[in-house]
Order: sequence, then structure tokens, then C-alpha cells
Amino acid sequence: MVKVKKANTVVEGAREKILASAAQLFSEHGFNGVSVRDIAASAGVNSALVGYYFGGKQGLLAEVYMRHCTPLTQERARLLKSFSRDAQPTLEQILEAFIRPSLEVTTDEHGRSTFTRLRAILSGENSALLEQLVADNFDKSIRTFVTALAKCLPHLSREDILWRFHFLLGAVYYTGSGPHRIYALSHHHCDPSDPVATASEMIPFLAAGFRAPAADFPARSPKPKAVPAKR
Amino acid sequence: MVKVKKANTVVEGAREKILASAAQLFSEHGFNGVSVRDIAASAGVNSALVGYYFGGKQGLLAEVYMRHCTPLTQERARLLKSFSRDAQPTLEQILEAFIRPSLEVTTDEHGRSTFTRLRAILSGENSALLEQLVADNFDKSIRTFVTALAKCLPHLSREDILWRFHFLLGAVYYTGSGPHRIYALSHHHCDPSDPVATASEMIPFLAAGFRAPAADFPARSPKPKAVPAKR
DNA sequence: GTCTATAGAGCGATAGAC
DNA sequence: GTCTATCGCTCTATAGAC
Repeated sequence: MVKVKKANTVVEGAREKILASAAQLFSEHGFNGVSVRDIAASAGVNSALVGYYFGGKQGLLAEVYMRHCTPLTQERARLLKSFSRDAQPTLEQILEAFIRPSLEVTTDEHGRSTFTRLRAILSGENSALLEQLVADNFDKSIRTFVTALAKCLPHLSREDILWRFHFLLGAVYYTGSGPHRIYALSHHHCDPSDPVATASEMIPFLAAGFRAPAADFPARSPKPKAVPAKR
Repeated sequence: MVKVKKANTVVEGAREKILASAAQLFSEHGFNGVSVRDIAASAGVNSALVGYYFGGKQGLLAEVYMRHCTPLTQERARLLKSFSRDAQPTLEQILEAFIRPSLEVTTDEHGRSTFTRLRAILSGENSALLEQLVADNFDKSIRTFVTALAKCLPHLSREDILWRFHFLLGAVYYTGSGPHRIYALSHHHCDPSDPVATASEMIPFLAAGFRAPAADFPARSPKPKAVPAKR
């Protein structure tokens, strides 16, 4: 198996070093933007080991992806459960349980969530492999959260919930994908790489959106003319 | 110049065919996911012509990008102006002026907005070239809309506006980036490639989010309801 | 303007020594 | 397990014929 310790510093095996470097580089440049040689060089190992351990570049991506999925979905489920202990969770709590782990889990040394950025960047590259990975690893978790949201928002149809969840995913992914123009536009006052600040801005925004009245369906233009501010 | 007509069908020059194919393929697979040969083959021309007309693959991307920027920002500005004619535009109108062109302008034969997808997919690939293109082509337009939003939402600080605009961009980009899990999850009832349905769902959602009270800043957890829980 | 042909570099994968 | 060496392929870019 994996040797985890040697001498006084944590020295990983070549396999673990490859995984760490791959997660970092894939998340920065996407699958097609990085070569096996880049990853091996960054890990300080021979590039032939990628074939030995993972069977190739695609196998390496799949391993990186699945390696990070479990902690993320588990943390989401754990938070949701902790909020459901005494009573039905509030909308804000459900959103927090889904979003916060995305921003915090498996962060690198700069506090950035490598895995969220990885998912964001890969969601652009239209790979059949990735689509399968996403469906296999996330559909169950997403259904759980959609159900919790529906319970919390009985005035909405399931379609409305799904639309709004789609927009939520957009906000999360885009925040994870960086770089962010608002960082420059705000003169560095708004920093989407700060998970705490991001969550405290994102959750109230999304909660208000979810609480909006159901859109007239299908496909009518927004009619509120004189701003009947609801909530 | 460009020969636009020949016989009874519109026959473009090689240059135009390359641009059209490049826009389509870049938007589907990203910059690194497509080769110059792919583009040339799709356009039915010789691959050497990419070098002749655009100086290389990067030059081709820059041309595609800028070619689509002008109609998009112009349409946004036109809509915003038309809504500002008689009175101050409503929040919904500002959002519509920004979002609708993203979903509708320069659509391909299937109604998909090629250019929005292109921007979404490229926003992942961390290219210095792209970052420059984005800043050059969009900052001015974005400032206009942020200013209009600020006028409409005096209870919010400029930082709050920028955060919420960031989330809006996430929803738009993610919608443009496809493929969309909610399409399958909803049994094809929610179709983010339909611009009209998307706008009619997105605008009320985002409007409610923008109207939410300002988040306590910095970095406090959401307090509405009886939610003590937080970090 | 459009073609053929190819240079020159980099890619993923793997065979085989140790 | 880890290395060296290399195969076979694809890439971008360009030189030069027409």
C-alpha cells in the first residue's frame, strides 16, 4: 500500500505525489491543457509511473475526481443532517450545507478549493468521461438537496426548484473557476477565493432568489413593472 | 474583401468559413480541445489558410472573440437605452438587457448561443490571452450595468452589487456552458438551451436576490430566521 | 488565395533493464 | 517500483509551387 511516513517529514509515495500534482494542474489548466510529462515533472517522478499506476492520463483524472468526491458529498450530507437534527432546516441552512463544503473542502495551501475549480474547469471541456463521472458521483447527493429544498419551498414546482438549483450551481462553479474580474473591479474588496466572505454573500442572495414567487410558466416575460418587491 | 454571394446560395470566402467553424468548435471543446486541422476540415478549407489569414491558432481565437463582442455589447446597450427612454428602468429590465443578448445573440442553427458558450468554456482555461480579451472587451460594458444596478438598489454598497453581479455572471456562464444535468434530472422539462424559458426563470430569481437586504459585512453568516448555526 | 509538403516539437503510451 | 529509451502519432507553423 502507501507509505505515509518516513523520517520526520511526511513523504508520500510516488502514487500520492502524482495524484496531488494532477489535482493541482488539472484544476489550473484543464485536462487538455496539461501533459502527463508536466504532471510527472511537478510531482518529481518519472512520467512512466502514470501509466504504471493509473493506466494512462484518463485513468489518472478519474482517480483524482473520485478521490475528492467522497469527502465533499460526505461533508455536505453531514452538515445537512446536523441542521436537520432538531427541526426542519431553514432554507439558509440547506444552502449552507451544500455550498460551504464546495468552498472549503480540500483546499490547497492558498485556501482555494482545488476540487471545485477542477469541476468547474472540466465542466467546460465536453468530455464523455467527465459526464459519466459527474452523474455517477453527484446525482444522488443532488437529489437529496433538491428534495430538501422542495420541502422548504412548497410554493414552487419541482421544475422551478431545479431551475433555481441550476443557477446556484452556476454561482458556485463560476466562483470556483476564477480568475474573477470582480476582484479587480472592486479594487480587491470582493475576493471570491475567500470561502467565508463568499458564503456570507452568496447564501442570502440565493435564499432570496429561491423565495421569489414562482415564475409564470412557460416563457413569459417578466411583468413586474413597478417593482412589487416581494420576498 | 469578402465575397458574400455566388449563385443562389450564400457562399462565404475561406476566411469566413474558418471563422464560423472556429467559433463552433472552440465553443464545443475549448481552445486546447480543437486543432487547427479540425477547424480547417470542418470549414472545408486547407489548414494552411489559418496561418495565412490569422497568423496562427491564437490569432484565430482573438478574431473570433472580438468578432462576437461588438454585437453582444451593442445589443445590451441598445436594450438598456430603450428601457431608460421614459423613466428609470426597473431592476428586471436592467437584468433583461444584460442577460437576454447573452442567450440570444449569434445563435447557431440550434438556437444555442455559441458565443456565450465560448466565453464560458474559455473562462476555465487559464490563458493570459483570454484574460486580456475579456478585460479589453467587457469592462466598460460591465461598469455601465453595475452603475445602473447601483442606482436601482440604493440600499446596497458597491461591494454588494459587485458580489451579486458576480453570481449573475455565474448563472449566465454556467447556463451557456452546458451540458446541463437539470435537463436530465427534470426529465427534459427544464431546458437551459431555450433562451426564452431560461430568461423567464432567471430574471425573477436574480431580481429577488439583488433585492435581498445587504449581507452583514464582512464575512458574517446569514442570520435571518432563527439560525444561530454558523461556522 | 489556395494548395502540397514537411519541418520541428511535443504528445501518450509502453517495453524492458534494474 | 522506478528508471531509460523510444515508438508512433499529432500538433502548429511555414516554405514554396501554382
